Amino acid sequence: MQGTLELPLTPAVFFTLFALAGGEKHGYAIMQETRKLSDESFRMGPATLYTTVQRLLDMDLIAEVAGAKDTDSRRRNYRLTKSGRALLDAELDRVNTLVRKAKAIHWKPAQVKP
Amino acid sequence: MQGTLELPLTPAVFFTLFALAGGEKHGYAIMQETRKLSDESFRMGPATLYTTVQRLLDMDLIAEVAGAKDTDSRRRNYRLTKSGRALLDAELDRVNTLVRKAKAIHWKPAQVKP
DNA sequence: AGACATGTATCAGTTAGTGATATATCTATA
DNA sequence: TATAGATATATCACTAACTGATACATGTCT
Repeated sequence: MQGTLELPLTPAVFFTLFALAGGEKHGYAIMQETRKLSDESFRMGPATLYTTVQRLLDMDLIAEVAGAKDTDSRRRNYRLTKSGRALLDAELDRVNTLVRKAKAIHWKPAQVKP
Repeated sequence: MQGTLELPLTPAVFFTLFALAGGEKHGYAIMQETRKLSDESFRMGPATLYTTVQRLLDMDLIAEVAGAKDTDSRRRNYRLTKSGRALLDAELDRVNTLVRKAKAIHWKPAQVKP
């Protein structure tokens, strides 16, 4: 293990953890799930994905699933660790709080001119 | 004007727009409001703040308030533009959707081991 | 006047993400 | 069984954005 992550999480880290929250996946499936979760708006290329995965492994936020009896020998499957799950929860909490604060703002349309 | 921003917004951009949603502010006040809005967890230094402000000005997402009759002559006051407001709304929508999706996930605690 | 907070500005350095490309393996089908 | 195309992982050189540090001017308080 090395280093820790602070909130807010970067999009690549957030979506990687988020994708794995639904169950263990291999790298390529994380990419696809991320696209789907973001309604096609956030697309991770291989470079971002695999460097992010490596970083999350180093920090014990995700772990490789050992006995992954898969048809495709290339696949390396990953899952959230307990601390990865906790970090994702914290981030979701954080943004949820922000959304609630935003809804509470008394917008001042008069001030917004052009 | 030059360039546009895509979602997700970076934290610095998001909080700057968010801080101004509550009413026009000068740079230093944006810093303070950002700390408050993030419950002290996100702190922008001057370098991040002023480069972000300059970038948002260039993109017409915020604008300087001209006749800002202020006691402190150093202060430059900023407000959201219409497109800045629209961008903030879009980002809030985006994260709100993610939070809702997260709540809908069927967590699988058995899979989360160490 | 002096001390300290407020406010703006900029530099050099770091980190994370990106586009492009490479390469291997699997699947379908002709 | 060849071969086309999708799947899957990996890495390089480059860029954008953020950061810590520092500088310096202006304001307020006593």
